Amino acid sequence: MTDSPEILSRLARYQAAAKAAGVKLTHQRLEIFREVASSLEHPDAESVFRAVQIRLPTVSLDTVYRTLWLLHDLGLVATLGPRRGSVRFDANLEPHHHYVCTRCGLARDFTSAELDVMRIPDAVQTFGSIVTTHVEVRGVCGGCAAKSAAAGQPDLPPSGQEARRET
Amino acid sequence: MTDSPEILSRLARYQAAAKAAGVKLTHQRLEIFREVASSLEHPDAESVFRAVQIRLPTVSLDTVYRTLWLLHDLGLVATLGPRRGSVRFDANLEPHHHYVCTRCGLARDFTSAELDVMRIPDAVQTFGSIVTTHVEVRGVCGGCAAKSAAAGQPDLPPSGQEARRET
DNA sequence: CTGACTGCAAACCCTTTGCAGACCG
DNA sequence: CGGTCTGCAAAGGGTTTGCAGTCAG
Repeated sequence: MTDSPEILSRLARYQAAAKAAGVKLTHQRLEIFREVASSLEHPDAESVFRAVQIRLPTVSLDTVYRTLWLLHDLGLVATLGPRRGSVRFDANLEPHHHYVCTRCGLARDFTSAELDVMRIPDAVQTFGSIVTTHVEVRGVCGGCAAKSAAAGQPDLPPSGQEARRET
Repeated sequence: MTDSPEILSRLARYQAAAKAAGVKLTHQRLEIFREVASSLEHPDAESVFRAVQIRLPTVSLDTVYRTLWLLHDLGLVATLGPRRGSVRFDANLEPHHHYVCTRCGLARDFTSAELDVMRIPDAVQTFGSIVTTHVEVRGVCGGCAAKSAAAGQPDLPPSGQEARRET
């Protein structure tokens, strides 16, 4: 997962923007940029941290947070999820949609010309301005399904008061 | 924001399901049920807590959390957002879509027959099973727009390293 | 060289859990 | 009355911040 035209162009964009904004290109930032630019998943800070740690063992989680928000402030990545708690960062700024696993949180992009042009009811504009629109598909990913099959019972609505925690 | 046919029917459903599951209908639970059933927003635990506190000043935030997850475990509410951190609960189980304000987090439902039947690319199934599909529209709500107008500069990509935190 | 940046550690949420007393059924 | 449920308080996990030393430019 090192290079590809798209990833390289993202990386170049990050560096150019950082330079333009007058922020320093430290080793830590360069590695974090690379990691974010090359990730297909939408990693949270912890994931980026673990990945960067391999090449830069002394990097700290704080720096990863600071750098991710730096990219966000520069408009180079978008965020998924709610405003607080475990935010995930999305390096893909093109129109696209998301598949999310409700078990493990895996998130993948997909595109669809048909969905890109969907019409939003006029009534929505009474809520406020519309900036972005995307489809979110939820389900259980292949990996989790395999684990369920391996383990005991597989799925669905509980009735007692156990087994929660999987949004 | 007290009664309406739909809200009353939800409330009745919650009570019936709770009774069927053999859980006790305490004052706290009844108030929390009512609050969740009647909210148009998709409240997080804190919001439900504040609302319930008005009628039941001694209620604790823990109980709100426990009761919300109880409703979730009974299949009576869905959750929005990622699996950890500030989860929001959605009392509307019908197919619908969401408008979310990126400033304040306001979330509103909307429906659209057209969007309900959108076709998801086959490729998505390679990620895993598909359980739900909905559209998420993001923007800035009327209230926040008004505040911005009242204050100084209104919107968009920052360039320094300030002004973050608004996913 | 010098200001910006990093790592460390402590501070801060929000959420969950353990426990003893209170209440529903 | 008995088991469930609540409120309290403390623990837990993720994120942010203050500070002094370090490094890019």
